[in-house]
Amino acid sequence: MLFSKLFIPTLREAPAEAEAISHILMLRAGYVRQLASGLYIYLPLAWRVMNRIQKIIREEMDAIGAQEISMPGLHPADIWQKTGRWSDIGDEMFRLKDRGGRDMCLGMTHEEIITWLASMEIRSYRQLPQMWYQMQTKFRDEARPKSGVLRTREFIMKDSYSFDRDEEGLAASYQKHADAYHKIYERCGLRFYQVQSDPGMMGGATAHEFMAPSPAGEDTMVLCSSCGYSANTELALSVSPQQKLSVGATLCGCPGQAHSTSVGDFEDIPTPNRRTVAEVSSFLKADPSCFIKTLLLIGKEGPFLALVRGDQELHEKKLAKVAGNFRPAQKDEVKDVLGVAAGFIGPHNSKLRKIADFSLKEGIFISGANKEGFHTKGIRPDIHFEAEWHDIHVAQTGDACAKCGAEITIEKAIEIGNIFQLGTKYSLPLKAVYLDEEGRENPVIMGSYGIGPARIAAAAIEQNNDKDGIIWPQSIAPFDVEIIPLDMGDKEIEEIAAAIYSNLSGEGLEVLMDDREERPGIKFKDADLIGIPYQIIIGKKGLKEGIVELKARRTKQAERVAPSDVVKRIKELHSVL
RNA sequence: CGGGGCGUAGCGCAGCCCGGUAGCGCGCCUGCUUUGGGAGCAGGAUGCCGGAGGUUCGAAUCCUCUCGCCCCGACCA
Repeated sequence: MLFSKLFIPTLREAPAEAEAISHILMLRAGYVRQLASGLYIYLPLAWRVMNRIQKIIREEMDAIGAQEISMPGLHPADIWQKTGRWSDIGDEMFRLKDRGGRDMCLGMTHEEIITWLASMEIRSYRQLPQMWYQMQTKFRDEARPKSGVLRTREFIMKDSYSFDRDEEGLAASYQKHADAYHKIYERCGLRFYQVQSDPGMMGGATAHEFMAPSPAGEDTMVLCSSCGYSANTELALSVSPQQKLSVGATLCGCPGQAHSTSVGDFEDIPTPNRRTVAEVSSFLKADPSCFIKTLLLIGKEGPFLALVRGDQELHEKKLAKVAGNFRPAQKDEVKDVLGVAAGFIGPHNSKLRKIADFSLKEGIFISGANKEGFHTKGIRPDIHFEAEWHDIHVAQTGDACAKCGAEITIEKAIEIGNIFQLGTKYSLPLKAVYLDEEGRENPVIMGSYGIGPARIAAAAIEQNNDKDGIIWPQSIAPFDVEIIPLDMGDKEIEEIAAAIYSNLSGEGLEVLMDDREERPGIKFKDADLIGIPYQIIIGKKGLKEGIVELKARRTKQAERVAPSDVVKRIKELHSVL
């Protein structure tokens, strides 16, 4: 393909609205343009990348026996009403009415539609299992679209659905998808992890996400390099390190400290105007891990206390699983319920229900005295307060793995795929049932599996770039090779460029030739920006010595190769990958 | 939805505080010279200063409202 005939509007400077690296580079290198918040136009280069990614996905889906179909993006409301999601989902669903006044919505996902199809067509166990997938546009009225193509309001998704007669079948379909996803991401050249995730509103018990580590990611994952435990922080368990004793730690007096018995005594100490853990901690010269952070929350059955250690953050989702839905108490509610201002509340001498993090089970602590201007030291669990013990903190760096005890690492990541075991959440309300050998009616057991091709592209850029631009993994680059003839007026250069171009194309490679009448500097800069893995540079200097240069975009290393050997050499490099 | 920031030429920005005929760099057009990492010289074009209303003799600048975009948080089936 000729550069001069392709629309590649590169930008010398990054548009002000872009922040994420992938966003900046996609704009600068002429891959995308923004129509409105969360809505992007994919220009020729980006669309080629998307097509390559989708091709890889299709090949791997087909390989596990999934069948491609296509469902509408516009849905009637009544199916969504049957599963309850019409009302469960809020503003994130685009809703509209057709001319007849019927409620409709733009599909955010297709569980309802595919289950409707299964309910109409599947009768017998003989028809199971089935795996159906599609590449379809999804619409979600995101509260905050961000980071370019990473979080948009309209996006293409490969979504597949499995239908099995029982849980064993589901487990097999689920595993097939997990395996296929591994192959897809490997082929796309991404670094990634499979982590446990929260099924959330999707329903079902088991779910995993595929995560591409990147600082631009919105998710945080917990990884244990020792036992392999990996989970999204939205549910990851961890064990906080032991209480830290420093100079001032004598005040909380952990067991084992020489002077702990005397100074660890239960006693109120004045802490005027110090409310937060940070304030009291520096005032008393005691490590934050010596404190109990006491939070007043209002649950369905009234107010209760949540206790985490001073160096921890409360994990609201974990707590909600134990305590049901709750909300934080307002300032005046704290006064009303406890008779003291927030900042001075503690778990001892309080009759409220208490849910405490495991880390507070051992040690001696400082907490609010339930008395304005005072904190209490020497608080011992089970002696000075009783609580229900759970893991209700957010896992953080320095914590130990809940499975094996090794130190965990915490990493930001882009969610590039997810898989859910749905069970009967959709088949029951939509009556997708089959008859077994005995003629009994059973609900179909379902799974749901998604991949966002645009996120794969963005993650690939986030993981592969340098100061000059994108460095595409070979498999998903818009082209395999870019030919850069430095002087389009020169006959010899043009002829050799044309010959190499046709030979490479003849080998089935996708080739971009920068045939523009531009200065060398501009061609080099654009080539690096666009990020095609190999550049063949043809200039007078080299030809005088009988060579052209073959440069790898990633390393910037140039090999001097005879024009007649270039095609062979490129093929060698390709076969390695 | 809460907090913050920004809308001035195609892109990046200055001007706004302190009102007085809108500027810089890059890009674009023409010509000549150049041609291995975003060329040089000369000439040229380009603005509803996001929109509406108000204050004023006069508004990019001050006030009110509104729309859009970005960032942090909440949310994210």
